[in-house]
Amino acid sequence: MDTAQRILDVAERLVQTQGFNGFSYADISAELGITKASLHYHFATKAALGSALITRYCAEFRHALQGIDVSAADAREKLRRYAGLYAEVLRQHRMCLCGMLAADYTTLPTLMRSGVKEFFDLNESWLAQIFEEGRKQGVLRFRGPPLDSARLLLGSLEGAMLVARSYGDPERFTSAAQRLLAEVSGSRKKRAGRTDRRLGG
Amino acid sequence: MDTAQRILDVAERLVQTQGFNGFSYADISAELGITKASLHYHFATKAALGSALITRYCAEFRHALQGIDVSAADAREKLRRYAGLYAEVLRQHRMCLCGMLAADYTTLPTLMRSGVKEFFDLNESWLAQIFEEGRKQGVLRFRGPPLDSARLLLGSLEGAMLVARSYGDPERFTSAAQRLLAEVSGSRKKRAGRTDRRLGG
DNA sequence: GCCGTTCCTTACCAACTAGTAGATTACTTG
DNA sequence: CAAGTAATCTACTAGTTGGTAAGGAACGGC
Repeated sequence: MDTAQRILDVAERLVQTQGFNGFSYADISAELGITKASLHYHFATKAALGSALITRYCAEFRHALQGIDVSAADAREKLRRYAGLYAEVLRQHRMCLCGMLAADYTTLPTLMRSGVKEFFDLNESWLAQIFEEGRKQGVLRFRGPPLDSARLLLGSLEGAMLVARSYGDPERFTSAAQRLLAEVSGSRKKRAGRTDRRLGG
Repeated sequence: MDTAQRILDVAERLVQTQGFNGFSYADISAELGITKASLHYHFATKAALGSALITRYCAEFRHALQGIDVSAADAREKLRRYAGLYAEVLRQHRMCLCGMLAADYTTLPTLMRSGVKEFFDLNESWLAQIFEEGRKQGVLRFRGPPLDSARLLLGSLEGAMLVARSYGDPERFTSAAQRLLAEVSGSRKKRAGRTDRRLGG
């Protein structure tokens, strides 16, 4: 049931693995065993499907961030959990939906373009808030405005994902993410066995 | 003259701006004013064209890295110049060729896949060498193996590019790159007016 | 029993995709 | 000048792309 959601599920995976120009309605049609025309009933155009994909992804992410907000102990833990969200996506051999769409950006319809930026804005402002909170509480130490750190972290995680996925090696991501979190949050303590530490997701 | 090179020039820009699945032989044909059949004379398949693109890009990058090696004063300056290479690409509203292909990775023919990894390997090993050199000379301070820092920097620069390009805002990249270089190279001095500092490219 | 809605179907379409066959031009070299 | 070769052309192919038109089940409510 709920064909629309199943279409979105398949389309989401296809975008995250092959990019917006790397799949067709025929691919979804074949996988779900329904006709292309039926897809067009639920999502009139590929642009509409793409926009719906972004909207849903943003909502899910917003929800996940709220979950972290209420359950994580402090700012440092929140950042760790945030990186964990990315690690989880990568574990499914996927790229972040909007990171992928950022690559396809110039070929996207306008509505999708603003959707991608909305996702980044959402992430940046949430991260900036965490950085500010962490600085106030004295658990994070970093230079410059919180928004700068937020942007650095967002971009770096997206990039680490992108490269790690090419090697099919999630450890490449987690290793970079841990180091990044340490650098960007000003932790100066040395610790042994850093490859064993989990990001928690 | 030299049609093959002109084809590569146009194709390179198209891949860097629209991705490997975001352009067709017809696009190149229209732009150069030659027929599609003529393109196939020079590059029999799109896969062959893509592979040639990567080979040339790797060679150019290798050359640029050698240029940095012989002309930059110390390891810190080399890293700054390295980030400058990326800034220059972004200034042309392009994504790194192989960063873009990393997004399209699962849809690429095998030869292109290994080409992309070769590019990353090339960058990682060069960077690792610089980190090692900088640590020996006492100009860089960082935790863990040089290769880890190399991978972190490479991934982070690719990601910063990816996001900055969506906003059409190169300053987003340079700002992140500067901060990243400071973090990853262990510079602890505070400095005013950091947004004015150039990356030099 | 009929009406409207929801969902899906068959059967199309024009435009575009990468790629091919074969003729033609133009340049070079013996 | 003849022969080869390099580079281009016209004309075409089979398959795919996103998208449409028209209709038919299945469902509920009245």
